[in-house]
Amino acid sequence: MADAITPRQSDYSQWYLDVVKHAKLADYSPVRGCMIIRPTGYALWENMQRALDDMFKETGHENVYFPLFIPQSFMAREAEHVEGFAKECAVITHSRLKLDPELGLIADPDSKLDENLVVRPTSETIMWDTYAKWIQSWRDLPRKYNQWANVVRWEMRTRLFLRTMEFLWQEGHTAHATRDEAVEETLQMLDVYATFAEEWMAMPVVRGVKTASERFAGAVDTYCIEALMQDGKALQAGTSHFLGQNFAKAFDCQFQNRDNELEYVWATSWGVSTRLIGALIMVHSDDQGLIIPPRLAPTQVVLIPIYRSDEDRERVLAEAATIAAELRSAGVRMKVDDREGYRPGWKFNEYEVQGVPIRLALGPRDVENGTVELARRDTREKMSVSREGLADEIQTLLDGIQVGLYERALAYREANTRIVDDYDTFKQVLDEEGGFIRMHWDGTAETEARIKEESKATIRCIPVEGTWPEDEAPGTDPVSGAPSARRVLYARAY
RNA sequence: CGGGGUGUAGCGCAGCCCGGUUAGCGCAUCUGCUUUGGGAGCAGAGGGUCGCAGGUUCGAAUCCUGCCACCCCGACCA
Repeated sequence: MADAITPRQSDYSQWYLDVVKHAKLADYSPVRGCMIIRPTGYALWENMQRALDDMFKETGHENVYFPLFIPQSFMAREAEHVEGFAKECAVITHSRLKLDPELGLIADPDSKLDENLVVRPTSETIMWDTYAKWIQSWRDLPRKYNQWANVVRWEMRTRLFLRTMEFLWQEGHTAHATRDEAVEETLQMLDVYATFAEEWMAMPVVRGVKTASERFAGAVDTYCIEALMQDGKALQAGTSHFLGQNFAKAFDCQFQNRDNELEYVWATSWGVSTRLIGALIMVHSDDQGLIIPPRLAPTQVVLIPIYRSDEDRERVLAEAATIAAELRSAGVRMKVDDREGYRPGWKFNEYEVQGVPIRLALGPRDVENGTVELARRDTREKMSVSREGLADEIQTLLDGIQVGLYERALAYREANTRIVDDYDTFKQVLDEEGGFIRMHWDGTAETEARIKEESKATIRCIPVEGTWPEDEAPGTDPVSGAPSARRVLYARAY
């Protein structure tokens, strides 16, 4: 028996790290806080990218690529932006190394840059500097660009996928002629993210807007999708910002409108990152390892041949190839694991840990009977099914698993979302069960800060209209006793 | 940056307190044979600057000094 995965109940964060490690998603790197994404993890990211990229294209966006390096002075242009990011920027000061007889290899003092470069923590500044050149007239608008890139934020404390110093993401940066159009874009992209989370990741999310203190540095409004993890903590899974004219003003990006007036351009930015992989793990997986929703699974079905004699081997592998061809032509991502040197039991375990949704086992007995053994990862049920109509059955089952995972996660979230009306219960719920708490808030940063200080819970968001209509009625903030316009969503978060 | 802890084979650890020949164990790896319907068994093999640098000593993984790295808790975290 190889080393086991720590059960969720005994140590959730160790469980998470064990799943990442055992499922071979990622590894630690020689550099603190950075990670190596392994083939399985990267294939998962590629599937996410593909689905998201299609949705971006469908909503009229084009991909671009801007440089990794940003002139340091750009960071200073937007006051709030620099304040938010200054503490976590990697700065490039030299361009050469030099072998010093005493000190060894050092940055060559003679190669000091005239102006430092910052490794992008996000690209608003460099993009808006360029947009200012591209946009002169209302005819140049809108510009709806996205880029797939890596960014660096010098975090103090990191965790694989959830917070790493370098991570992969996409960042959309759009430019609009009117405020309304930019706000509409912001909300549209929030919607795209929510749809992706729910339909592809099978992860229910709450859409909402951040309070002023949780807002993106430089934004007018930050919208987000918030998901609930199995340990009762919330995770921000994506953000969409309405930037107003802040960056346009900072980079002097004006256009002439139809009335022949000079006006600043309206902006949005929005992003999701490899953090989504962390969310995916924490929402669905169990003590046996990873569970991947079928729509995102790099391998949806794995077939494991079983045989003793060479003669059996030939028959079983021939049948396996036929099944594989059938399933592939039906559009199923299918793999036959015919590796020698690993026993079937070992392979069963391997794919269970790696979260492949459906496992088939095919032995001489099955070939004889025209059957195949089918095991589903989500419920761990095993059954013998007929070869007849297998492709149809598997497609139906994959769809069923996708829906089932969503429903399971939604049921968990609903069971762990509570309406609370007094502060003692609030703290008690957080300590004992966690989860989302819907409670009144007086709208002040003081109360928000006090609650954060005392309970470590933050306002995850003010949910968008219609999320919980009954929460939109006025009431009283139980902490300050002041009037409240509506309930907001609290939780402890990652 | 504050508090605590750990550095010994790819991974996980024992040995250190109380110095003493070729530094052990489990997993993993390699070879052979037997196996193969839920993480195989037996036999054999390979793999080590004991974090780094000094010091004490006839002799240091073990004692002393300094340094470094990593982990956990806190601070921090669009």
